[in-house]
Amino acid sequence: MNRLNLEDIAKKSGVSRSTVSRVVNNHPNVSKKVRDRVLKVIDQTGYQPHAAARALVSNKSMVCGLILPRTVDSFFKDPYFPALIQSIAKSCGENDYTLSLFLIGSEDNEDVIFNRVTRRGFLDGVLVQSGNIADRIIDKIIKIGMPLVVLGRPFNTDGVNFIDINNVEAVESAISYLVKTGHKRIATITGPLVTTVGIDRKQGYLQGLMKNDLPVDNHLIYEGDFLEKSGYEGGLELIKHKPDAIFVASDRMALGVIRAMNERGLSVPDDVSIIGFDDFPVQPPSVPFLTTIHQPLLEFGNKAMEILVDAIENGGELHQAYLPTEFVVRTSTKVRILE
Amino acid sequence: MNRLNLEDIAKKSGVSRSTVSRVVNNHPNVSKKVRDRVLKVIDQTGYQPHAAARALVSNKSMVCGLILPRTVDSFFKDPYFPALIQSIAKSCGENDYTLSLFLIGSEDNEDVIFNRVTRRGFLDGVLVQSGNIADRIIDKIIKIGMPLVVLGRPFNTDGVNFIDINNVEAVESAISYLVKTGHKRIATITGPLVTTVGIDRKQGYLQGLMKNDLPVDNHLIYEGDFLEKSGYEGGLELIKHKPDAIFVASDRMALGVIRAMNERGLSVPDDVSIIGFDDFPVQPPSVPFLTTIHQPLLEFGNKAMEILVDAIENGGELHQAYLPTEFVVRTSTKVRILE
DNA sequence: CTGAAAGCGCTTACAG
DNA sequence: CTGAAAGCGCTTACAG
Repeated sequence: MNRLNLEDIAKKSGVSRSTVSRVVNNHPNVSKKVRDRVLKVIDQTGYQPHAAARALVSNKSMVCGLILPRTVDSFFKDPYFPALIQSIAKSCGENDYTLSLFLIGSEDNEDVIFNRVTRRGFLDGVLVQSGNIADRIIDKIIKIGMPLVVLGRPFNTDGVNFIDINNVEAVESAISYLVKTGHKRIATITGPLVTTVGIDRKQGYLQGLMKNDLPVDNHLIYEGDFLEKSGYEGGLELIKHKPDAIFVASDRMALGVIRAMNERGLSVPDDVSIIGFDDFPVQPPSVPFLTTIHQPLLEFGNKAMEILVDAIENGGELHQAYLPTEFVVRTSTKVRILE
Repeated sequence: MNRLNLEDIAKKSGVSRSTVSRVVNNHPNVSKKVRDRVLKVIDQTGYQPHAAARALVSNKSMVCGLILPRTVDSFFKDPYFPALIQSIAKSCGENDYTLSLFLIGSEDNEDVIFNRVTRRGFLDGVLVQSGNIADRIIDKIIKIGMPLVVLGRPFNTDGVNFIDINNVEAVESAISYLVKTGHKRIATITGPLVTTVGIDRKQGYLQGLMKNDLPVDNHLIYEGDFLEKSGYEGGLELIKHKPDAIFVASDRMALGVIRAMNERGLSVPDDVSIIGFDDFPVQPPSVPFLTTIHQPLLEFGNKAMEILVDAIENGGELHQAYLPTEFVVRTSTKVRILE
């Protein structure tokens, strides 16, 4: 591996270490003549500054962490995570940061990860996926004052940067759409209610019903876990109560619902309309095609990194942002009666 | 954030910096009495060594990189990647390394990533997913002498550590199984033939036919890209030539084949037996359940890190390992005639 | 077993 | 615009 240091480049260029450093860092106070000479040597030798030395003296590692709590089980079953990782990795790179990944597997693991993440001189800041209510890592990171952006609304939002999508509003609109297109008995399969995203989408469902003067019927509410299987099970359960539409809190579960309907000889959308949530381009195409709520993933990653970089570089004021989603009508819903 | 350094701990403990360093690094030459005293101070203050300072002087960052080439498109459509990441992240942590993730999106991007990855003092070693034949990053990393393990056989195996699964052998056995259970016209949907994994699984198919004295018919070979859609398209194409079995180089594509068969009113396995490859627990359950070749993902991650750590810490001799897979018979294949 | 000192490779006031 | 020098926080021979 490359063994040259600043001193070597300085000698080869006939200038001092300081000057080479200025050239490397694009400092303005260097004459064009000297700059060009040094640049040439750097180019010829393939010199690269030593990352650790730089980090030590400048107190910046240019690395940020992405922490995914308690997700080992669902991590590779849920397309959200690869999609999120891709989005964050891209924005990270575009901001000249490198991304380190931390998957929290178990509760014990949380302390190990916390200690690793908060090592001095290691990470400039972290993004933490909002997890379930039992995760304490967010509070601990806030406590030590590390630059942080939470992905998804955390349980305690006091003084913490976060970015989320407009879950409540999006679902409320979807319910209103169902009502407007003639649905009367609207059921839901929620996400896990130990997560804010699960809670918020359910809240949107409830608000949607209330806004449209529909009663809440607990038989029409089933708690799932975002994965296909729980959608399938929820579908089997809910059809006992004859809904004419189901809002399902993830596309993955919506696919499970459709599978359940098929098995029971019910038609989607003729018997039951289905609305999903996510619209990641990962699902195998289902027939019918899912009406769903589109998450703006790239924007999500970009915005998250923007906030984090601001927090790292400028101290940054508090950012709590909600990104808009988009309602996408496909063939898993049907217009029954127009108002 | 925590601002104490070694000197501070030394003062608080009434010893020298050297001694504190020895305690922190578990060096044997410290009396129990002193060690306990220092440990107590460290515990009370929550002192953590500065990662960059340590990396600078010890020339070890305890970070390793995972590079996924040219996969941005398929990255979050192919369950292989999250599964791989999870496996590697786990092994990384168990070896006290932190994982940095690099997704190569485009050809230009490759140079940027290469420069970032090879910065001195940044990564102790890298794992690179074997990509397609156009990727030059593996050769470049070898050239600069950075500790490296390629995940999946690379095109040029000279003097490069890699780990793979026994693709050729596994597929050959699967084909033999099909022959033994009475199949005569065995088709295949391959992976992309610009990748070694695509090539190897096709090679296994060809060897399987030859070993069983079956002719090779090019109409029975379709090149896919591992994703569902290409399986669907390949299925539609292949059934024109009336195969009684199809070996499909990924489960994802196998699902597409089943979708195609269903659409054409053909039964799996009554009309056509299907064998997939991967057996990651990510697929939505399909009916019939896929007969497939199981990849030992956790072992894969463990073995990869074991080789990398050896390369980093001991210079390590050349490791080129093939892990065994497991053939799992489910209901997408049917015994037609026993020999 | 312990400490003083050198040095890892850089950046950044400071002086000119 | 340029250079000499100090210092970031560690580890590790070296001497005792």
